[in-house]
Amino acid sequence: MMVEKEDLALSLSLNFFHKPHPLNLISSSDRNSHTCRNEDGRFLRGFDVNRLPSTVIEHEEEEETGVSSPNSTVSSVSGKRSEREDHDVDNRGNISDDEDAETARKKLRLSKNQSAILEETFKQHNTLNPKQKLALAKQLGLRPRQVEVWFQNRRARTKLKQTEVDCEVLKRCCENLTDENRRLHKEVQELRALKLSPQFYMQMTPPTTLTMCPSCERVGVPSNGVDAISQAHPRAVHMGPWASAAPPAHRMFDVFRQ
DNA sequence: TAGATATCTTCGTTTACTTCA
DNA sequence: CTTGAAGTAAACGAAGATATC
Repeated sequence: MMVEKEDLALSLSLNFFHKPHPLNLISSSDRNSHTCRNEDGRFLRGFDVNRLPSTVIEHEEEEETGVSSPNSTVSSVSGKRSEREDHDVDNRGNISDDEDAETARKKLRLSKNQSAILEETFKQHNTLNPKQKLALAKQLGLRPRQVEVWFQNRRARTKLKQTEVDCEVLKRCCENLTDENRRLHKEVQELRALKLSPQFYMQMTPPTTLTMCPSCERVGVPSNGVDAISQAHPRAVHMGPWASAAPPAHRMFDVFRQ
């Protein structure tokens, strides 16, 4: 659904100039203008990672002309980082000749091609180092900040999706355990009913020797003569074959109480 | 070594935009 | 055709972690 929508993303030629936000006169982007990290995470001086490379001037919108949204000729306005580095530069890296006085935040819609490339890159690595970010931004004709934000949102979407999957798995697991618990509970009731039938009881030979620990009320089945409960609990007492092997019902369902 | 600075990330939220009834 | 609700994606801001100077 989301992917389909992304595939339908329209090509836009948006302007990215704007006025500085009054509340963000000193922005994090100002820091970006002075330093950035190299691949090793070390800082490089005198390079603005959010300043679109001057080489990103050529247009590439021809691929999607004709599908632009009627609302697409808007400008990106707000944002700490973008307030400076985006000045007079649109999302294709073109110098804008239109000084928009609007202060409202406007959003662009990434083109189909841009989304596809971003997705492809995300498949390879879901985080980008500064060098990769710059290269990708240059390739797409976007600001590095846009690429960065896209990856942040993409990681968030991935995580959300994974959470939903995990939730579904746990839900199914819970349902299975509930069914199993119900089945065992029923089996215990049937066994207890048999215990109350003396004739049947006397004819039966114990299928096994059960050991119950008085402290934890667990029943263990011995193997090779020594069962685990006897070892762990010296006070464990041997029970008759029809002793209650299952914990009390109220305990059995404790697991599922929330 | 401690503090300042810069950048990254995640998380939660806001907002522009799209879709659909 | 218009409109409003709901959904989605781009963008923002805060906070924490980390690295460098």
